[in-house]
Amino acid sequence: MESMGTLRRTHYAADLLKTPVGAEITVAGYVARSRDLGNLIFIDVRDVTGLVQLAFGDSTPQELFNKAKAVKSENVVMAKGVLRERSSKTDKIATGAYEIDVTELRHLSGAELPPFEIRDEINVRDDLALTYRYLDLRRPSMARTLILRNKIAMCARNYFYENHFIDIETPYLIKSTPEGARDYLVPARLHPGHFYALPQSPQLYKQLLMLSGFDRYFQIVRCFRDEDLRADRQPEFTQIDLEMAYVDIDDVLAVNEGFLKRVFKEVLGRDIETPLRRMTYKEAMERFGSDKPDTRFGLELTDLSDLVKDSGFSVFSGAVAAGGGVRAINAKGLADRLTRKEIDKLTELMKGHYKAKGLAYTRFTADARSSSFEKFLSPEEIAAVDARMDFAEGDVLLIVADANRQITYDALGALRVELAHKYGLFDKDRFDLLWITEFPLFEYSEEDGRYHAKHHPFTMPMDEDLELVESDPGACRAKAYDIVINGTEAGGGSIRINDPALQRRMFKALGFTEERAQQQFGFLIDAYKYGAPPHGGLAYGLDRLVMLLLQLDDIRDVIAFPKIQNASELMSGAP
RNA sequence: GGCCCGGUAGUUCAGUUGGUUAGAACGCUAGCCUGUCACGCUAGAGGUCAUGAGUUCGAGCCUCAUUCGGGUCGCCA
Repeated sequence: MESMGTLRRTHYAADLLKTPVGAEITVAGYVARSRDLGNLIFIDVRDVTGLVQLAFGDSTPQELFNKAKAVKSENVVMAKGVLRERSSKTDKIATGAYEIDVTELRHLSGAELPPFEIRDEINVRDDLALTYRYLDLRRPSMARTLILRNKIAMCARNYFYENHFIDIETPYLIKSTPEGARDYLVPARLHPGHFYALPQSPQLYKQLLMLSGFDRYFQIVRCFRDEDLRADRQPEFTQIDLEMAYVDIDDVLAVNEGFLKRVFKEVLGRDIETPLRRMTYKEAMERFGSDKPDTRFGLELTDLSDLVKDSGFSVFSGAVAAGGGVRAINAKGLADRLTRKEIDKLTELMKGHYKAKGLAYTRFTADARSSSFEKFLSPEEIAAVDARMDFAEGDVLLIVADANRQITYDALGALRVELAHKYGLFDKDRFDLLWITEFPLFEYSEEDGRYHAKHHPFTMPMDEDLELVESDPGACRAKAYDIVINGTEAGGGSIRINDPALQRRMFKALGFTEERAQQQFGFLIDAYKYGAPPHGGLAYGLDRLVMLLLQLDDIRDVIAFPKIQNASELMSGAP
C-alpha cells in the first residue's frame, strides 16, 4: 500500500473525451480488469463515470512495469501519465479511443477477491449482491442509475424552486394516523408506553403549511409504511411531495405537466405532449379494468352483458341477473400462440389470484373454432358477440362473468397486462403518460361495514357531487387524480377540503363520531377554523419515477441500500 | 397469513431412469506471450450438492421437516 503523496486526481474517465491528447493527467479508481500481454500491460480503471485504460509498455521503466504487473482486480490505484490515442481503438467503451501512457502509479489499496465479479453482464443472486451491496454498487449500471436518480431529484428541485415552491422540512416523529397503512412506531423515552409514528407521508403538515400562508410547498421526503414488500414497493421510499394554495384541479395538473415535460426532456431527451391525456376513473375501469391502465396496447375490455343476459349459459345470464356483468377481451391474432394449454394456465391465474370463477373462451384458428361456451348460445347471440368484439379467424375471445363487477375488472385488467407482456404486444421504447381523474371519494369496506376514504378523509368531493356525500356515498366522486405512466401509478393527489362544515360532513359519512374526529384530527380541524385558502397537491414516488424512466422492473435497482422481502437489510442485518 | 418458484465450485449454471471418481464457463493461482480491451495459449487449485431426518443395496436426484432467497394474493387511506 502506498499513499497518494502529492498526487491528486485531475480527471474522471468521462473527462477524457474533452481533454486534448498530450495532456498530463491523473486518474483514480478501482482496477476493473487487467490484461497482461507479456511485455505489454493494460489496466482498466473504473471510476464513477466510467472506464479508462492505463498502458504500460516499451517506454515504461522496469520498476513501474513490475508494479503494474502486481496490481489485482478491485485494487485501488491512482495513475499519472500522458493522454494519447490508442493504436487500436474500440467503440465498446466510451473512452475506447484513448489511453494513458503511465509515468507514475500509486497502489493505494489492496483488495481481497470480491465474492462475485463486479460486472454488469453478470447476474448475481440477489441476496449475495445485497449482502455486499457496497461492491454491487461499484457496477457501472448502478452508478449510472444513482446518478440519473440524482438528476431527476435536481430537476424537481430546480423546477419547483423556479415556480416559487418553498422546500420546508416536516417532522419524522409524528402522531400515528388511524386509517391507511400500518405505521412504523418509535418508543418515546420521555413518555413511557407512548410511541411516535414515522410518517406515511407529510400529508397533514403540508396542508397546515397552506393554512400558514406558504402558498407553495415542496419537499423530497422519505416516507414509511409497514406493509409487505413488492417488486415496486419498499417500506421506506422517497416522495416528491408538493402542495399549492389558491388552486383547483386544472392548476395542479398544469404545474405538474410542466415538471414532467422537463424531467423527460432533461433526463431522457424526450419531448412529451402536454397537456396530458385525461381519463376518468370510470372510463379506465370500463375500458382497461384498472385505475392505472397501461395504454401502450389495446386488448380493451368490452361489456357483453346485454347480449348474453338471456342466454342459455347460466354462468353469463346468472352473473348479469345478480347485478354483475360479462366482459371480454379479444386477443387479436393470438389464436396460434394462445393454445388450449396456455388458456388453461391463464384460467388458473384468473381463478387463483383474481377470484374469477373461470375464464370462458373461443379460439378461432384456420382449422377450427372451439369454444367453452358457444354451445349454450344461440347463433344470433354468437353473431352479435362476434360483431361487437370484431372477432375473426386468428383471434381468441376471453370472457369473465361475475356477479361482482369488480372481479371482472380485476381479472381482465390483469389478463390484458399478462397477455401484452407475454406476447410482446407493445413498443417497449414508448412512454404513455395520463391523468386518471374523478376517483370515487369513498370505498365501501365489507369488513368494517362502513365507508372508507379512498384517498384520504380530507379529499374534496367534486362540486356537482357534494350532496352525494350523504345521499349516495358510493357514487360520490372526488377531486382526486393520479399520474399513470406505462401502467404504473407514479403519483397522486387531490384538492383538499377547506371548509370545516364540509369536513364535518365528511367525518360523519366515514362513521367518525365528533369526539373521535376531534381526538385524532383535532389540531387539523381547529386549524381550518382560522381561514383556509383552497388548496391541493400531489406526491410522486421518486423511486418509481426513476424505475419508469430507466425501464427497470425492480425498485431495489434504484435505491442504494434497499430492503429485501421480509423488510430486513441484508448488508447490515437490520432490524 | 395463503399460494407458487428456487438453493450444486468464489460466481453463473448443467447434472439423463436413483448407479463408478459430481461437470462446464467465468473468476482465482502459476508459466508463456508487444496492442489487448470478455486478450490468447498451457497447467493447476477449488465441492459438507442449503441444513436435518427418512426411503433404498445405493440419494445431488425421491419423501418430510427446517432454513435462506425470490414472485404473487391479502395488505399498500
